[in-house]
Amino acid sequence: MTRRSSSVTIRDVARHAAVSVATVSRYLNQNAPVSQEVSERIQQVMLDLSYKPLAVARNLATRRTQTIGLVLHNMHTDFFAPLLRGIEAVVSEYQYNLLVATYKHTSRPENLSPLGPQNTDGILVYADSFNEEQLIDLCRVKFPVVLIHRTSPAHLKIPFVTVENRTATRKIITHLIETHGRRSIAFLRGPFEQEDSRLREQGYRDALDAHGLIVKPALIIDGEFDQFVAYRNVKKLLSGEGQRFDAVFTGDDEAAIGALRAIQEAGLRVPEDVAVVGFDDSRLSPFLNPPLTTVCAPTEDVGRTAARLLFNLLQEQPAEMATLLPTDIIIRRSCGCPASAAMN
Amino acid sequence: MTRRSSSVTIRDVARHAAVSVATVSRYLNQNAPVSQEVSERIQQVMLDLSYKPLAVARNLATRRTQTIGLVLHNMHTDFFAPLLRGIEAVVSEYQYNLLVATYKHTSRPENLSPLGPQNTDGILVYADSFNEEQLIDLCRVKFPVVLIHRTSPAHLKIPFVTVENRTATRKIITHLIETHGRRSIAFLRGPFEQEDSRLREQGYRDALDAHGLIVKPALIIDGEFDQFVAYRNVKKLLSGEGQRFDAVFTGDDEAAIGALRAIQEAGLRVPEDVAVVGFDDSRLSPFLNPPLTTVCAPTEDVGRTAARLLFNLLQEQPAEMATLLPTDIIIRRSCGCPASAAMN
DNA sequence: TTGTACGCGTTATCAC
DNA sequence: GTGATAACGCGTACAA
Repeated sequence: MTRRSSSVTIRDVARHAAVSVATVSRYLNQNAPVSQEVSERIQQVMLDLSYKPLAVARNLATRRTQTIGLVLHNMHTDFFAPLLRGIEAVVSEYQYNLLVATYKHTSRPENLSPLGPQNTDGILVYADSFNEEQLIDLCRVKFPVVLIHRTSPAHLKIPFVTVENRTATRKIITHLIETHGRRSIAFLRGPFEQEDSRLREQGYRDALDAHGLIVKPALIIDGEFDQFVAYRNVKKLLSGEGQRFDAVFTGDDEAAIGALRAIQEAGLRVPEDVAVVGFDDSRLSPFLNPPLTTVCAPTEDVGRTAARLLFNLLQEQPAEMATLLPTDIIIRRSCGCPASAAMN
Repeated sequence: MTRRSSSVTIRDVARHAAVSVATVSRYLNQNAPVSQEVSERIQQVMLDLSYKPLAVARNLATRRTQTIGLVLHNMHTDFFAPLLRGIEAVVSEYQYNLLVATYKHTSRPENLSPLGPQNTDGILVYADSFNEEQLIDLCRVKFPVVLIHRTSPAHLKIPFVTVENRTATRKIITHLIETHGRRSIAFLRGPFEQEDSRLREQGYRDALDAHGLIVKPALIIDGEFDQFVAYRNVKKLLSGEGQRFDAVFTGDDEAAIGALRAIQEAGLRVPEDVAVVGFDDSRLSPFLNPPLTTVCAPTEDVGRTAARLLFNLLQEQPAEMATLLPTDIIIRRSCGCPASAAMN
């Protein structure tokens, strides 16, 4: 390995400043006193040589990367934009780096995670990107992890931050029932692997139960948090026999796009014939036609909170185990309420 | 530095497999023949010890990080979502890591970039996140860079990928003039630092000139690619005297949101009284009211292309200097055309 | 096909 | 306050 790097190293700085490498290092890291005189000399030399410490070398020496990771299972939805924005804000505040990767666990072990102890000091794991086994592995080596939009497996005690799904869903369905007198409410289920989906389904069932309405399996169909899947399945439901419904809870706002279209293409009016409500309050929802009544999830705040928690972990400070961010119902037109002042 | 790490290293593997570190390394990197027998022994030991190579150590040894960076000047717009999606797709294809950071150059030098040779093998620089001086520095050390949504300073010869701005703008303005007979077209200028803004302004001027229309400075106002700025300034323009206009090109789709609102709140109809056209074809534009006629910019493709170029650079393969992705006009309602089949 | 020995740029320990 | 130097974990000439 004779190819000496052309870049200027701490040794060069030390030589030119007529001090030892150790002193330069101390000056750099401010972790031990260095005389005023020497400091100035070093600073000057660093400028002259335009010396830049090589991150990877310090990383090896310190065994820290100054980087945190974010694992997403995909980037297809608009959901991750505010999430990322929140995370990035905190990360840059801490002068850290942010590594972003998509990953979906599979049964095959050779499909190994791009993010982990090899290249980060800690990671943020979104929903079901990692399975329990992977989380166990990380816990075993005491690697800092914060879960986003999922709770921790009970025995692992991994801090997590997610939003209030069940109660909010119960409330918005209750609104449909009590305020608008809807009694046949369809539900577009999200991906079963995602906890959000399951909790929203529970909230849906809660509300129906509480009002003595029967949960009809035929009215629970797959929406997959996806515009096109929702479109197809709502269309199918509409063309079926005896599956009358006067409202639909779309699971999330993406699916609402497809549901609205299917309903309107069938010649039905929203909200008069069929009311529609979603979940997330995505950027699009106020612009849908009619504007979508939905549950506002504070996604950017979720990102910020999760990132802060992770930094607490990194600094071995206490970190809240469970963070459940509150969600609000945003009333617009699609539920049947009159056009409100609360546009956008 | 006596604190021996508890983690298992390549040396442990070598010892247990009764071979040298070099052989283990060769097995790992598949860059030199290793006998079948030894291979199997090593593989078994690695499994037993659940050995994971430390990325940072190989990085130091190879002087490569297996990471590319993306520098954004902010994450406030929805624009970066498809961009990121495109980039991420290519990055994961190459089994690389993606570091994302926001950064806005300032005059103060202490505000140093979070991304560069210290932590990446190459970077993607969006628009004006870096100034020319910073680009010069990177070129000097021959650091691989690809520019996104801006051209290279002439003397630097940095590959870039951006979209066709000027001609597309000229076309969409021409559509307003020729098809819809508009003759007083306002323009919401984007941030001056962004090349996209300036080129779109030129396209606007081109179209007016070509039709013998006078460019009225009073009709060129700031939109800043921002919904709220656009709203305020269009409102102001509408309340002014003698600044009649029958159309507005909003610079981008974000600004269109604000412009539409300002116009409609003033009691004017879009497109009958004032036609509105934008640029980007963001996720929102088909959902605006009326659906927005705009220029479709292939943002995800921009991301993919830029990433591929960067990987070409990394592999010292030839890379196209200039990539100008084509843009298409998407006709919807807001220009005055009848509702077309081309919804969404 | 395998092993030896050193280099990568930095931090951290210890002695002074 | 400062210097000398051993780690850090891995890659890779070179020799065998």
